[in-house]
Amino acid sequence: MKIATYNVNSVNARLPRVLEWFDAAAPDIVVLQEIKCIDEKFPALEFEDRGYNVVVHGQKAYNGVALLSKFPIEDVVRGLPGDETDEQARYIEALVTPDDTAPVRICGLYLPNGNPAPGPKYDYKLEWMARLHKRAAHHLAHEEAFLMAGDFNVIPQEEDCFDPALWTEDALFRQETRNAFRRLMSLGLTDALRQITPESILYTFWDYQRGAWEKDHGIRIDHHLLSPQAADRLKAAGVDRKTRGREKASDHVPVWIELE
DNA sequence: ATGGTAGAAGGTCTA
Repeated sequence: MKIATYNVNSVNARLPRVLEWFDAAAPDIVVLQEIKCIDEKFPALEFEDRGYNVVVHGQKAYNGVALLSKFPIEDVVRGLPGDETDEQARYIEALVTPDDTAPVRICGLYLPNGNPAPGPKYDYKLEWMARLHKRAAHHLAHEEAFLMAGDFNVIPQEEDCFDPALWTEDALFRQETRNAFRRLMSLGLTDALRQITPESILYTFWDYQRGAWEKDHGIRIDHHLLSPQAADRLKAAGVDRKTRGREKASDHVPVWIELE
């Protein structure tokens, strides 16, 4: 079973690129971020035609997430629990039951960027991470296979960016951010890509500006964090780097895992 | 110090 996360940076602007990747990669389950549209404008038919069930948590102009699955979807949660006043569409969760293996709970997320830091946007990021921590602890207590996948907007370690010195004050890398991420991992989650390729430098995002792609000035901020029950089933993980070089590419590339 | 790019929007804001 292949599960992927892909920040598409507008699903409608990116639709040909996204469908091309779906057809080539043939994922079973995908979480999308930054769809940048309301539910009604999500191109669900194009995915349903390819055999996917579609659930969307959209928003006008900004953010927006979706979950696509070849297998049945139940228990859908839209929005990260814990703050009824949070109106940003950054989280979608559901239980997916494959034909021939045990169910997996999929949490698709678009964690706030948080810049400029410090400031109110950074406070929101840390508050969101605290809520995500609670959600992870909640699911871990049930000892089920689950995973959190998405654009975390967190560079976990120095080797996950081309020049750590340039990022020390950035909301994606500053110490308080990395500490919160490390606390989340310490609950017992496994960074799937790091587990499979411990020595590799694998970026998932390259800025549109300053020729970042051409210079390979990337960062690794899109992750799959697995519960112990999911980590036991981890067979492979990778980054579809080549998609970044296409015309009209997203600034992120797909990151995928395979579970047995 | 600035601006460089991209998308949704048709204001600037977000990244």
